[in-house]
Amino acid sequence: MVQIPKQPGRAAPVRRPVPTSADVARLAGVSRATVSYVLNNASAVRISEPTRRRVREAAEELGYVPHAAARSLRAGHSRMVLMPAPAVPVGPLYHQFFAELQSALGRLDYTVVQYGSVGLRGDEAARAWAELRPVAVLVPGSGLGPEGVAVLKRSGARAVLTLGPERVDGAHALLMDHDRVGHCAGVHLLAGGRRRVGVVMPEENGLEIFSRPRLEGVRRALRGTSATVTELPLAYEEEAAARLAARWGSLGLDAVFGYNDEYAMLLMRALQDEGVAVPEQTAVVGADDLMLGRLLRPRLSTVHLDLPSGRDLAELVDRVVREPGAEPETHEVLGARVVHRASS
Amino acid sequence: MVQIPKQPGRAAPVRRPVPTSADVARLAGVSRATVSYVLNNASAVRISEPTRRRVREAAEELGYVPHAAARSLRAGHSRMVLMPAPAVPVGPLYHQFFAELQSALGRLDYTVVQYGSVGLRGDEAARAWAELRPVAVLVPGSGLGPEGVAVLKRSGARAVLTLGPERVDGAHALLMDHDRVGHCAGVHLLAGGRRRVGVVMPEENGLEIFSRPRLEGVRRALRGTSATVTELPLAYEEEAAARLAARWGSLGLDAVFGYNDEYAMLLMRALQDEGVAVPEQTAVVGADDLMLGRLLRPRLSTVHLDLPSGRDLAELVDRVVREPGAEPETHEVLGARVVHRASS
DNA sequence: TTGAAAGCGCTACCAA
DNA sequence: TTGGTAGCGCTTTCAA
Repeated sequence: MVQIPKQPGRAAPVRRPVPTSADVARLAGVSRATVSYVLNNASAVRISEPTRRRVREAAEELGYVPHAAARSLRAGHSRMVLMPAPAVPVGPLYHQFFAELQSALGRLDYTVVQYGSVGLRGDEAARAWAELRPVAVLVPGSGLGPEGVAVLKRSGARAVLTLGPERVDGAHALLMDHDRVGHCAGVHLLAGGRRRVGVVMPEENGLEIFSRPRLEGVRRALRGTSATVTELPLAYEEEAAARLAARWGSLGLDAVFGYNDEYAMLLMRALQDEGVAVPEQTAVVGADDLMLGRLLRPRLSTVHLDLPSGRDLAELVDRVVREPGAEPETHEVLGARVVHRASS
Repeated sequence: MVQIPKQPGRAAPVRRPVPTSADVARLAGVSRATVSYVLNNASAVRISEPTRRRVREAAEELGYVPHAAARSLRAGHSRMVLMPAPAVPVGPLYHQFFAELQSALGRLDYTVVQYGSVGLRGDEAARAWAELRPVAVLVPGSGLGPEGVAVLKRSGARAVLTLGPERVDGAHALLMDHDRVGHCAGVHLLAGGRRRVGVVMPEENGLEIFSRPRLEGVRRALRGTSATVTELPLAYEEEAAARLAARWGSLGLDAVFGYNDEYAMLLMRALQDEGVAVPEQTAVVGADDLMLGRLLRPRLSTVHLDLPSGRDLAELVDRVVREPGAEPETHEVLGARVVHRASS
């Protein structure tokens, strides 16, 4: 890590007070009300053009910027959509989704704020979010309980949506059931004649939210057949993959679902280095359909995920905000389909 | 994309007003002042234990959550550190850095908020940020001008730091000069006897901020030698890479710096598919030192980046907040070193 | 040990 | 067309 040297600061400088609308009014020689009218383009009142100009110039000169907190305190509500930043490092897929969502909400005149609630957990976090009095809260992952939902609603949030593996009482749910992902992979491997399927379980923290349901999906796909499922704990490191590959023969597996493309590639490479033929001896399937899966040889088969469109989700948020108290809806929003390439 | 069906909502429900500290006071049979004392553990006044309990119970029963905006309006300042979300999709490197920074700031009792300012640009964005009256603003990338810095400071921000390729007047700068990255790669290739160096320039939007300085770094490394630099525009798609590889012979290059590991891998794969031997005919070097660079064969040589530690940066922010007006400091915080593997 | 009240910056109502 | 002013929820003197 690069060091940032610590050094004592200089003497304190002049701190000019932050200009308020009263300052603008004073400078323009009008009342604060007039300032408010002009700067908000109030349509209910008519202000003469010269006055408008004077106010605008005064504001400009002082570098006046309205105080959002005061405004929303007065208004009794805000247009803030709060989105706790996901604790788990997310991939490019989620990134694109989020960017889209944000710009769509922006067009609907909401302000999207990502709140980093490290350390806090569960309903403690919900309290922290509630203090900001957001009009809507969009919670990715799990971790929000019914208690948390209640806290948020009581503090004025008109829409509480979860975006994750399970429903939460009282909140609208965008259900992303990763069971489907594993199920896809399982069905695919089964159809390919595989019978002894390994499933990679990342050892990295926080990934169980996704890995457990994916595992369950594979189980579900193989249920009622003679095929078996073996859990394969794996850290995201070359050495760990090499160790796993070294005992591959003793595991007797003919297929593996790699949790996602990255773990799948890591393992596939280790298997190849160990002399295991892919896909002949062992089929490998990833998930997420990343570009890099196409760069290895054999090309990695994968489960392609469809996230909801940010636009649709933004509209849903807007609808719920305008119609709060409507029965919470549940939408299945995770599409999954196999992209068959050469590794399976 | 998965469709979210549009449907009309139900009738509006009862909307209970959000409980305030006055409600708590009423229920507990005390004054609002007492409520404030109790809930903030004010040390200056002594409140009897029975009263404390009554207040706590009342707050609990009502589900009272304090109103952050009102509080900071009254206090005249906040503990909010605002960080505009980077417009460009960022990698796992930045993610880890950000998580660390956030948790370090959290420990110093700051609230980190990521603000998505899509659409807005430059000083328009700065105004939007200023409305939130953050105590500190941490701006990644470029896009903030001296005007923007002034707006933020005038509206009470005690620390404005930029985190990017260039200094901005009035702001503290964590300089991440990507020139170094290219320079590293250039020196390395030169030392390996390469003389005709291609540099991948991603065609994706927003990446010029990084790609131009990296290119310049390569140029700088080769200056004064007989070696030449060739720009290679490339979209992040297999077909584009294949097209580039197809005309590789006519380019007459014996080395390529791939902008980062992902582009480098994309191109390396295309070159191999085209029958170009790596590293014999063409050396390939990436940057970022991603895990996946170790999975291809030959293993990808890369430039490893050192971002500043989140802890150090958090301390810097805290120091500047407490000592505003100190002369803006500039720190070089991007470390870069070559990791020599098999592709060069 | 507790309460009354001022005031942070802003907007919207009502009066002039 | 403009100004006066109440009040959003909170903390913090000052007085009781």
